[in-house]
Amino acid sequence: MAKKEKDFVKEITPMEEDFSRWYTDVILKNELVDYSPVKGFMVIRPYGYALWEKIQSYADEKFKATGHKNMYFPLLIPESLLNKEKEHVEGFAPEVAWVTQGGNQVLAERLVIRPTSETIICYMYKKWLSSYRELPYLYNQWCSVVRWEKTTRPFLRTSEFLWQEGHTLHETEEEAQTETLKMLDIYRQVAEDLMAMPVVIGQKSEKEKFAGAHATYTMEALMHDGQALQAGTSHNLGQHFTKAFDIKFQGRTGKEEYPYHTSWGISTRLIGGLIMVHSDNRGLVLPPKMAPTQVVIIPIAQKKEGVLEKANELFDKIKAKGIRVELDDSTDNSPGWKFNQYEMKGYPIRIEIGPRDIENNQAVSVRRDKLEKEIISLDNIEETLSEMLDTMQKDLFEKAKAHRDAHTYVVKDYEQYKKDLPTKPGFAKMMWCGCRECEDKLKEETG
RNA sequence: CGGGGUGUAGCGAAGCUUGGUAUCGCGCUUGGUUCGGGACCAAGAGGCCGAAGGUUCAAAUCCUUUCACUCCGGCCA
Repeated sequence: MAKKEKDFVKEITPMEEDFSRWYTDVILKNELVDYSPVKGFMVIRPYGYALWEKIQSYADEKFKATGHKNMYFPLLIPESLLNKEKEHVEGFAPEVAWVTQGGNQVLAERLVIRPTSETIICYMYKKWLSSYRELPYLYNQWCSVVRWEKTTRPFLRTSEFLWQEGHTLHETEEEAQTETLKMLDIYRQVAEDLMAMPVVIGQKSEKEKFAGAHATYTMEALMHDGQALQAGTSHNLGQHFTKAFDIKFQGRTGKEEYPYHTSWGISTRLIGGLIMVHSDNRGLVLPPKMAPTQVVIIPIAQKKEGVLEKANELFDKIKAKGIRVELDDSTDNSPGWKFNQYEMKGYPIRIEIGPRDIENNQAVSVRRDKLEKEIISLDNIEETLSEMLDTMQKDLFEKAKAHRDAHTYVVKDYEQYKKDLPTKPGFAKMMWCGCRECEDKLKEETG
């Protein structure tokens, strides 16, 4: 069996053998990304970009539904703006890219390519804000940012990445806190509802919080290999930036006040998480809600009379139901080749339809996560498929959740924890007094 | 930024130790037969061996430098 398995998936390194290579193989063979001539910068190819578009449209709809609007701010930020918030510049300065020349002219002031846009957005907010009546400011932008990373991995850590960054201003501290948690919850929905990726929600320690934040909240997902992935963050920035940038408004009492500020972001890293949570040694496994194509129809012996006609009929029926469906009637490759190809690409459901099926008013369906052939009737096939897709979406979430729970441990004894750590990958729940000293000690002693 | 690995046709590899002008599989092109788990036959196209310099009559092979990718660590979305 093991040998047979290997023959089928000869192009993908099994994850048990080398998890990192498996991941790289899956994304390269599926043509999600490719390396560009610039170190650390990746090209996102159509199939990979389609996944990002799914995340974008889902999240964007939620943002709009909660009153946010999109804007666009410039790519370049003057050095002096970056320098205004002390912790912020210390956090980001080591990894920014600089523009020092325009055409043949050396610039009087260096410009940074945005690593994140708090500073330039605050600069503009100062210009615009004057009264409490204008608050809250609820804005978001979809863009890319650049952080000069030393080592990179497609989707997980690249020098340029696509993301959205929301930047809001509020009259009160409570409102800002509510906003921070509200957006974190939308991120949880993106992960859990759309991507079937269970996450743990939490607050970052003082040490790990965003550079310049008052408090940082995060969601983390557990990968197949037992490692956690930071999948999205929401920051309550307090008045750190609004004071540094002197953003003021006239409050209800007539006095000048500084607004409270939040920012929050998710990025193309989520795609890396998606792959590492669901996929297997045959390639991608996509939850139906994420899949650019949900059902692929593969006709068998398609030159035989009636096969293609029936396949097309099915296609129309399924499409009319609102399911994203494809019909592969190409003759270049055998059905067996197609089976493997679409399994690698992670299409949730495959339908086989051949002369024998047509005779019996049936089709063969195979769910990508189960890989078992199942006979389904052609009557109401679109209903059957619709239900299968819903079930699969739920099953994938439950499966990932079971994996997470099986790898979550309660730690009561610190010494025991240190012993267990190398052999028990996953989440560890433990009590912590909250001080920096203990955190440093933990990190030093356990990595 | 530290430590390891790899660069030979679109992809995966052999050749390097012991120098003699590049080989195999997949893919690709053309034609034909096929089609229920990666089909078969025939005929083709495609590479100055990551880059630069050196040694030599002669370099994929030896020497020096450099670049890229990749993995493991420290930091992040």
